[in-house]
Amino acid sequence: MATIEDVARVAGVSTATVSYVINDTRRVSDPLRLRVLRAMEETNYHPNNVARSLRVGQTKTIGLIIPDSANAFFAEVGRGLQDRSHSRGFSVILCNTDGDPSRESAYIDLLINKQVDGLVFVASGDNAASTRVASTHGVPIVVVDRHLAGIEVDEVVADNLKGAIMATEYLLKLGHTRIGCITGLSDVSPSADRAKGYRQTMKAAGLELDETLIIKGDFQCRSGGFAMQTLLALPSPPTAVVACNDLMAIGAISTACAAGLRVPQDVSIIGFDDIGLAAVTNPPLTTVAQPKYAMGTVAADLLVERIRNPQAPYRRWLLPTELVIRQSCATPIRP
Amino acid sequence: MATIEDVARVAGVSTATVSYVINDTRRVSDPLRLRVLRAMEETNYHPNNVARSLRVGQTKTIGLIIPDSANAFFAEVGRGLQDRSHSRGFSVILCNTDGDPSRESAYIDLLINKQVDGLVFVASGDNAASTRVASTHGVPIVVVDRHLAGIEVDEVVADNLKGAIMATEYLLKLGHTRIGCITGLSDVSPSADRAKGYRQTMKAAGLELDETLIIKGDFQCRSGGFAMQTLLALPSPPTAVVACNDLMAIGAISTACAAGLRVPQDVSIIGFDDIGLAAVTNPPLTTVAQPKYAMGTVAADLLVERIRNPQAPYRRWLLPTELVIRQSCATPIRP
DNA sequence: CGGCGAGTGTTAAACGTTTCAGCCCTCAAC
DNA sequence: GTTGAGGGCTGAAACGTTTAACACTCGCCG
Repeated sequence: MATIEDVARVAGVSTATVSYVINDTRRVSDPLRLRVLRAMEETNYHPNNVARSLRVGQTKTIGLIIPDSANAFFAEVGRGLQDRSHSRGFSVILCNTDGDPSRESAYIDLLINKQVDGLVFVASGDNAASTRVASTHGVPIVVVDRHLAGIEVDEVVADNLKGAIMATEYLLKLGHTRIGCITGLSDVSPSADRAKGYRQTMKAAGLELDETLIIKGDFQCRSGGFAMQTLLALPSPPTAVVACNDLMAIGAISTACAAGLRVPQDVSIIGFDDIGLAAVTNPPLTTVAQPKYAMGTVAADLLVERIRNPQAPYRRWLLPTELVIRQSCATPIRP
Repeated sequence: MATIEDVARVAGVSTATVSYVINDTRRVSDPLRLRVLRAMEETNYHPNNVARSLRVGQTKTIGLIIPDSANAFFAEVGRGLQDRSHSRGFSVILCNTDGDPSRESAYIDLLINKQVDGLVFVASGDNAASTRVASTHGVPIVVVDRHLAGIEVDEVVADNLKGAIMATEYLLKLGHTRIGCITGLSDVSPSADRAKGYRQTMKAAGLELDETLIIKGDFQCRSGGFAMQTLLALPSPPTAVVACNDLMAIGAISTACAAGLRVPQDVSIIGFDDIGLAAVTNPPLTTVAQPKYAMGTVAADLLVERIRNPQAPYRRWLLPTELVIRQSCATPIRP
């Protein structure tokens, strides 16, 4: 590969001049600039960004650490992040952790060694996550989707509490009173917030909280099915259930149908996330949408702002959630 | 950030020695090695990989260029690629093109400037794609999912032809004779191969090919719905349809249900890909599975082999597809 | 006792950029 | 004719590593 020196030789100038025309960082007279450009063509010159990075101390690269890029939710966030990062001049290195804390810190180390300019991190929920975030030795980091306690950092999260409240209120308004809830693992904040929203709304409606109606899932499709089985086996099963994410909602619908129930006639099910396929499940899923793509773009913006200005005050973005009504919820037949 | 020089100073040795213990690339006596390790601790040393890369001419990074990382299929491929690459010591930079040729070449240039050691590329189907692949100036590249004509390169593709044959034969075996097909854009090879498999099998079964039963889609969910509308509006609609991917199959099911038909009783629909949610649609989707994750891991393997040995003969991996029978296909009521 | 090889350490060049400091012009002003 | 200013270009240091080449110390053998 041709180097800047080859270009300089061909053009009959110094490497400094070549650099100046490449980066447009100082006036160069027109005849010379032309000769340089021609020489670049001729030698098929591609600037070596790693040499550049070494010199200027910036790689124009950020790291994305997420549990699973194949998960519809994270995939969408990642897409938003990549798009916006690119338009801001940054590339992104993708790292999957499956929520494993040891892989999280391994990737953090790796990325720091690679001299990324910043990190966006969807942390697993364990209580040491905060300390991992703090271990970046000054590399800017923004935390997405999950709130981490006890640490000052840029954050972008969806308004999960409000979302769960909207979902529950919607079911109440339809006339349901016996409403179940399939939660996620309690140590990640979105999951906890959604469960909280459900509880809070039920209480506010003057309904006593039946703990047997609250089943713990793990955000995977399958667990929604199991939870639904448990709920249906109850002496007095719920007429509606709020699932804390779409995958579990879909699993729940699947199980309900297999049990011979009709959704929404016999049981209403509402999800959370609004993943792409929620619109085309059968029945189409009523759910509360998270601004997944926007979470990615906002994270990118937040991160490059911080890279530009490391001492700016920390910011926390709370993005709105939205109820999207489709066909998986209806008025109960026997209220 | 501490440099190797800081470590050397603290340990009272030369930077060479520090480098040797870090990389374990030459014997160093135990007492010295210990002093060095201690000094690394003390200074909280993180090796600077961009300096290293500049020196050794390797970044241990590969680029992934795909249409859309949020698409379930590509997301899974990407996941496989990232996992395997990481275990082979490589990081991956993610680039989304939405199938836009100009973005494809822009990303290729960017990644080359970043000195990636290799590229994996899911090309858009346009006929200049091959020349883009050839424009990497010697950077190893492996092409995934889509066959590119007129160019020698490592490839990993699924056996789409065989898959489509299996799908069509399955419907024939169930007793269908009037079978429709929703294809994708014809200029990408998987799409073309699937349509070919369908045609070929119908002909082999001695059925005349009714071109009105073949509708062109675009692999998006919505287009499956439109195609289904067209098919249902036919004077003599098909009793079964093979959709060339799952998204279109799901769209088709959705439309069929909306039209009051029951799947599979009134119309059978088979998909292609076996994306994650195919198992939990209503009804669960019968489809032919592609080894998506494996395509990613194989691509990673192929690429690092080529990086190791640039003059090895080119290889083409044809990964098997597999019929997975669920509940969206059945024997026709009126054959 | 001279010399040789093995073992362990250091010196310094090289990787390809960017950018500071300085040099050489030219030209205007006096 | 001298001076000063400023425009345009170059030389070379620096970024943080790796690694070839060399230096020193032993122990051993002829």
